[in-house]
Formats: sequence, structure tokens, C-alpha cells
Amino acid sequence: MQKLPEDLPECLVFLLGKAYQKAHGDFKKRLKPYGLTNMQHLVLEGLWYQNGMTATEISKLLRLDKATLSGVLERMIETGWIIREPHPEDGRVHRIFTSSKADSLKYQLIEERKKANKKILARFSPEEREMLRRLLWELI
Amino acid sequence: MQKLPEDLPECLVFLLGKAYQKAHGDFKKRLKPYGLTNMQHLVLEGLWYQNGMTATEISKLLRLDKATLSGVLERMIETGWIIREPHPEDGRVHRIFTSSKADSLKYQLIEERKKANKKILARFSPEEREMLRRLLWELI
DNA sequence: AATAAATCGTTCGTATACAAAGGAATTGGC
DNA sequence: GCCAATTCCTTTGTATACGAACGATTTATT
Repeated sequence: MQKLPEDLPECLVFLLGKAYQKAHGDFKKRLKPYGLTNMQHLVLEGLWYQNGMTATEISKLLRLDKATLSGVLERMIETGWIIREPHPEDGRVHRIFTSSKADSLKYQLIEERKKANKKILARFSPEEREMLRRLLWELI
Repeated sequence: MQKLPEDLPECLVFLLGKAYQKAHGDFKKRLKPYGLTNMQHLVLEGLWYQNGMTATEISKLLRLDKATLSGVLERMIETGWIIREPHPEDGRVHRIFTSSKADSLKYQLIEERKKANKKILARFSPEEREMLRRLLWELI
């Protein structure tokens, strides 16, 4: 990104937003060939972490708004990345599973995330990376 | 935010997103009484930094997509925060100025940003703040 | 001056983000 | 068992985010 004026008022919200925008945009380009959005990739990683979660569980694990998640899941079902099955004991609930299409690309997709992270962090020393990680965690 | 599982795969894009979400949400609440969104506040700060910019100039200064900015400006005109005037020398261009309504709240609104930043950074030492600032800048 | 190339801003399509409200199903207190 | 409170998920409305294409206009080229 080109330089911002030095005397532009300092704002962490702005800085975080732009840093996120950049990281998000990099990852987005990587995922485009797969026809996946960042959000959809995140949901897949969540399900590979623990398959068969309900929408609410996914929403809590990944800190996603459930209203947003609703539409994301719907599109992922349409495009065959996930499968939704009714819960045997609770009629309100559906459980979400990765599809075989998703599973067959699992290690490749996880690799894309790792490469994206590596690229973003390339310019930092190991100490700086750890520091950034810690500071962001404390923010959250 | 409640703890995330320790063994959830590490992803900086995710961390940045959540940190941004949190900071953005805090600021959003502060701005709500004014009827301003974060984006609209950002545009005002940009114009207070340099009044009379064109949409393209604002977009470059603040790294906003021009398509997004178009709608933002339209809503800000409707709600009386800014004024748009045709450029005397270039028929394609309009120049954007803050309204008197915006200017009368200028210092109050700037103060809200400062308070939001202070709150976010409250838990950090001055060294940590500077480090975070530097690391984010390098990311961008 | 006439045409091509570039610029400015808008519009469109798709994907979030999130508050608020609502329908369906389940659970808890009595 | 019954009704209220709760839970799960969807829907609606508004505000971004951003790639792509487009009309109006200006500048560059010849």
C-alpha cells in the first residue's frame, strides 16, 4: 500500500481495518480458483476441526453472526461444499457436515491458508510474529 | 471475547478480522447516538484533514473502494453531513465539503475517535502500543 | 480537429456484518 | 400436562466490500 500522509490522524480502528483488508484480500485471491470465499473456507476449517456441528455451534466457535452464517451455509449447500442433516433428537436443529468434495480438497485448502499466512508474515522476524499474535489476541 | 480452543488452527487473517471486528464494534456504538456509521465518520475526518476533495481523492486518501464510497457519500448528502458541488473546471468531478452540521460537531466527533482508541489500547503499555502500531503499518 | 485512451463517478451483482423480529420446536416451572 | 421462557434458525433491512461494466467527459495523439 502506498504511504498515507504522516499527519493523518492516528486511528487504530482504521489501521486494523486496512491490515485486515489486505490480509483478507490476499487470501481471497488464493481461494478464488476453488470458488470459495474466505468465510466459506473458514467454515470448512471449523468443520474439519469438529465435524457435525450445528449452525449455532459453528457460530460460537468461529465468532460469526448467526444471521450471516445462515446465508453462508445455504450457499455452501447449494455449491456442494457441505451437507445438512436433521438432528435426530432436536427438531429445531440441523447438523452440518463437510462433503466428500470438500474433504478431497482438505489438505490442499489447509495448505492455502498456511501459505497465505506465511506470505503475510514473511517480512517479520519470529519474535515479531509472536508479538503480533500476542497483541492481537489481547485485543480480542 | 471468550477463549477460542487452543488447538484451533492458527490463522492471522482470522485474528486480524476478529480484532478489527471488536475495535469496529466498539467505535460503532460510540457513533450510534450521532447517527453516523464508522465509514461516515472516517469520511468526515478525511474532509477535516482536507476539505473539498473529489470522490476519487477521498477514495485514495482513505483506501476506500470508489464503488463503496459512492453510496456512502450519497447517504451522507441525504443526511446532511456533507455537501457536493460541481467542479468548476472538470464536468466529470464533484467536490465534497463538510456541512455546518458536521463542523459544529467536529471536536466532539474527533474526541469520540480518540476515546475509542484509548479504550482499545488501555490494556497495553506504551511500548506495546507503539509495537502494535508499527507491526500493523508494516502489514499494510 | 477527429479519434483513441484515460478518468470520474455510478450502477450492478454477489458476499458479508449485524440488529431486530419472527416462526418452529423444546424445555422448565408448577 | 400446560403455558411461559428459551433456543435454533431464517428473514428483513441497512451498510459496507469489491470486481466489472458503463455513460459522460477530458486529455493525449496524430
